[in-house]
Amino acid sequence: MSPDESAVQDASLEADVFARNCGSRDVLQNLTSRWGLLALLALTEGDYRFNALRRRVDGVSERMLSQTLQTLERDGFVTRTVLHAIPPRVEYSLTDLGRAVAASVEGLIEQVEAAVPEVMSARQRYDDRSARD
Amino acid sequence: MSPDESAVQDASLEADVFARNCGSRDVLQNLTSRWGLLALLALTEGDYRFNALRRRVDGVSERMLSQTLQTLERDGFVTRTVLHAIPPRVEYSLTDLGRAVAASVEGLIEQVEAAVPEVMSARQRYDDRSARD
DNA sequence: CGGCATCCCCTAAGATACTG
DNA sequence: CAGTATCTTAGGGGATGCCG
Repeated sequence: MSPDESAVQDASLEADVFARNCGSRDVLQNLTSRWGLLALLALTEGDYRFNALRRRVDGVSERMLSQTLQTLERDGFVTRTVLHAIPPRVEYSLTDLGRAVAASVEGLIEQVEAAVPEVMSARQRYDDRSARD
Repeated sequence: MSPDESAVQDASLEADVFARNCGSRDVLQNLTSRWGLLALLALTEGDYRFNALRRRVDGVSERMLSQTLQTLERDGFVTRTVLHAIPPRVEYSLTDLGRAVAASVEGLIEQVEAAVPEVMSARQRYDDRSARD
């Protein structure tokens, strides 16, 4: 990479997600998009073929899964391997970078799942209070 | 909480984000929304007043910050404290639940920030390869 | 200062149909 | 099987203006 390209940001600053123009914002958005998180999490369980992944990530449409995987591949989190055969077979797997990030994602999601009951009761309290006003 | 309410999901299953109708999906979406992540992260640094938070989260509009904070409050991640004074003063802070989740978020974001250069070069490779076809 | 209400635009995302 | 192409709609999100 040429020095010119990396000069887009001040070299003295590490990537700062709070800054409007920091590239980390896009990366984070792609990653934490509705289906991005789930696709990444699913792939921590092992490689998946397109339709198997589609079944695993319940509710995702063909179009959105395709698009999500393309983005994840472009950002270097996922590898797409085409096996030329009939019927065609395409395998998706995590890159090393993907695995690293997926570990964090997994932790976050587990915590959120555990917190669901608490969140639900918090919502109820909030809505009850709002209804009184 | 009454047993009836928790029966919405099969009691033998823990919250499963892969299931289409699992409540964890909403919670996760609110949390990982564009501004939700950043607001939560900012509040790990300490309490913030509305406009201070708005300055910290560079680029967020009044409307979206307000909306985001309401959702976070409703879900029990954030506490909103109104101090009746002139000028009015409203403080936002994390709940215990919020602090716990924010820790995971922080880890994820740090990892993403560190990965930005690698992602950028991955994108370049991907785009170059696409351009050749 | 800390919002909510309104208007409006754009893209995220679903449904459907078709291709290699 | 593994996708693209096309169409359509819901809602995310910005700009502006008003209020306690």
